[in-house]
Amino acid sequence: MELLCFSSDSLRLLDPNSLNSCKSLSSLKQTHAVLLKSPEPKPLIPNLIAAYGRFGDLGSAISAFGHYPDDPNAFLFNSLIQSHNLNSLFLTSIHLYIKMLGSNIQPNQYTFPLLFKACSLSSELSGGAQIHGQVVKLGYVRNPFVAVAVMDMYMKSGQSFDAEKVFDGMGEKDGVAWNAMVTGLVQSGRAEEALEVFERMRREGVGVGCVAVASVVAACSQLRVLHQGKWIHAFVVRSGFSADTVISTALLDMYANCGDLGLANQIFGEMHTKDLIAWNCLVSCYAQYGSVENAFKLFIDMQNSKLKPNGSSLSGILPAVARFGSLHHTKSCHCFILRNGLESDEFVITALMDTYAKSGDLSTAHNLFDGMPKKSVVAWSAIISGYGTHGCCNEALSLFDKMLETNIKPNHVTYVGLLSACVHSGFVDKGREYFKRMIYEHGITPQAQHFTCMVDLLSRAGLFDEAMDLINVMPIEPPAEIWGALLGGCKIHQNVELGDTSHPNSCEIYHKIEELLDDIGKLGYVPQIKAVLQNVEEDMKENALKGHSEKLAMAYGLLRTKPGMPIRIMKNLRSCEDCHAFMKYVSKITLREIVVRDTVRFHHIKDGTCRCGDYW
DNA sequence: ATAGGGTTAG
Repeated sequence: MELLCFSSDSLRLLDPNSLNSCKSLSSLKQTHAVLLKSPEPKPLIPNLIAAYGRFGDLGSAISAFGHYPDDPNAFLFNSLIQSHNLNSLFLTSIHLYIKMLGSNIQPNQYTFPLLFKACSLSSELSGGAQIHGQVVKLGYVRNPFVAVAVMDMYMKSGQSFDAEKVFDGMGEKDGVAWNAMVTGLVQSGRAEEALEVFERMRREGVGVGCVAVASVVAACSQLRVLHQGKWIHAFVVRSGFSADTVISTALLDMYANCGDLGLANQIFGEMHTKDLIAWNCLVSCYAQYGSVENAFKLFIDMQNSKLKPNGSSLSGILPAVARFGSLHHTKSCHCFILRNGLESDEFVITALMDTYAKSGDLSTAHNLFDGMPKKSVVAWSAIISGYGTHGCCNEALSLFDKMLETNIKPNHVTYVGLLSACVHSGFVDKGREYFKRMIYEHGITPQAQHFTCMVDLLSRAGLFDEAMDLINVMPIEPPAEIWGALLGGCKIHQNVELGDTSHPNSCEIYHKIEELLDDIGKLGYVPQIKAVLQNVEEDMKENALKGHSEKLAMAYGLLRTKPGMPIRIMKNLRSCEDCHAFMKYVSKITLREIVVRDTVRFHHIKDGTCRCGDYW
C-alpha cells in the first residue's frame, strides 16, 4: 500500500505542473520531499526554485539551487534569477547573471528577458544598455521575446526613442511587439504618436489586443480629446471589448478627464464587475473634477460594497480632502493610513503631505516630506508649492535648489509652485528669472497657469505694461483667470458679503466682534472703508465690514476654543484689507496665532504681524 | 520545462 502511493507520486512528479500548481508553501515542501525520493529529481529542480520564489521562500530556492554544485546550467540560473525578480531583489538578479558568466555558463534566450526586467525595475539603466550590447553581439535580438523585453526596458526607463529603434529593427513584429509599442508610447507621454501607431495597426491588419485598446483609450484621456475618445469607444463596442473591465476603466477615466463626468458615471454603472481599480478611478475623478461631497460619498459606498481601500484609494480621495481643507479630516485620513499599514506607500504619503499643506499644517507636511526615503518630483513640487502658499518664498526657492542638487528634474507643476511662491511674496525679479529658467534651462513650454502666475506677479507690482506685453505674446488663448489676475493686481476688492445672522450663536458672535473692535480701536485700528465697494452708502460701509465672514469665524473661534490655541479659518474668497488688519490686531490682543486660508494662499498671523508682509 | 505587452492614484 505504502509502495503504491510512492510510485504514483513519483509518476505525477514527472510533470512539472505538480510543482507549478502547488497552492501553498507547505504543499510545495511536501512535493519537494517526494521529488527528492524520485529517481530523476534533477530536471525539475529549476521549477522547484521558481515555485519557492513565487511563495517568497528565497532561502529554500537558494538551497535547492545549491543541491547540484558540480553541474549548474543556464536553466538553473534562470530560475534563481526569476525567483529573485519575483521578490523584487533585482540587484541580486543582476549579480547572479555576473556570477553565471563567471562560472562560464552561457546565458540563453530565456535569461535576457529576466535581466531586462530586473534592470528596468531597479533603474539600473546603464547595466541594461550593456546587456543590450551583449544581446546584439550574441544575436539574441532576433528573438521576439528578447527584443520586446529590451524595448520595454527602454520604454520604462524613459528612453522611448531607443525603444523605438529596437522596435523598428525587429524583422517580424508580432501582436505583442506592436501592443508593447503603443503602450510604451502612451506611458512616455507620446500619446499622439501612440494613436498614429494604433491607426497603422488597423491599416496593416495587426490584431489589436485588449491591452493596446486600453492604452489608446488612456492616450485619448491624456490628450483630452473627447471626440476621438468617443470614436474609440465605438470601436471597443464593435470589436466586442465592451465587457473588458480594464478597457471600461480606461474609458471612464477618459470621459472624466475630458470633462464628462456623466458619461464616466454611466460607464461605471454598466460595468459587470466593479473592481477596486474602477472604484478608485471614479473616486479620484470626483475628487478632482466633481463635488467633494460626492467623492466622499463614493468612498463610503465603495467600502459598503465590501471593498477594502488600498493605497490608490487613499491617494484618490486625499485631493478631495485637500480641496475641503479641514485639518480634522486630514488627520482622520492619516490615522486610517497608519491603521491600515499604508504609510510605506510613496504615492499615499505624497498625497497626504500635500493635503496637510493645503489644510494649513505645513510643519506636519514637512515632517512627512523629510521622512520619505525616495522623494519624487511630485513630492518636491508639493512641498515647494506648500511653502509658497504659506508665504515662505525663500524656503520654497531654497528647496528648489536642493531638489536640483539631488538630480531631480523639475516639471511644469514644479514651476507653477515656484512662480506662485514668487507671486505670494512679490518677488518680481525672481519670478522673471525662474520663468526664463523654466524655458531655457529645463526646456518646459510655459502653459496657461505659468502665464497667469506671471501676469499676477507683474500686475500686483503695478507693472501693467509688462503684464499686457506678456499676454500679447502668449502663443495660446489667454485663459479667463489671467484677466482676473490683471484685475486683482489693481487691488479692486469685490468681496463684500452681507452681514449674516442665520447662525444660532449669531448674537453672541456679533457681541464678541463689537468687544474686539472696541479693544483694538484703543490700539489704533480704524476700519478701512475703502475696502468696500463704492455703491454702498457711507454709514452702511462700517456695518458691512463687521459682517465679513472671517471676522465672524474669528469671533466664533475665540468663543469656542481654549485660550492660547491657534485659530484656523478658511475662506472662499480673497481676504480684504480691513479683515487682514483686524486679524493682526486681534492676534496681538488675544495672544493667538491665526491661520487664514483664502482662495489663493495662507496667512500666518501672530503678535500683530502677518508673514505675508501685507502683500497678497 | 523557463521568457515579452494592460487600467486608476501625487
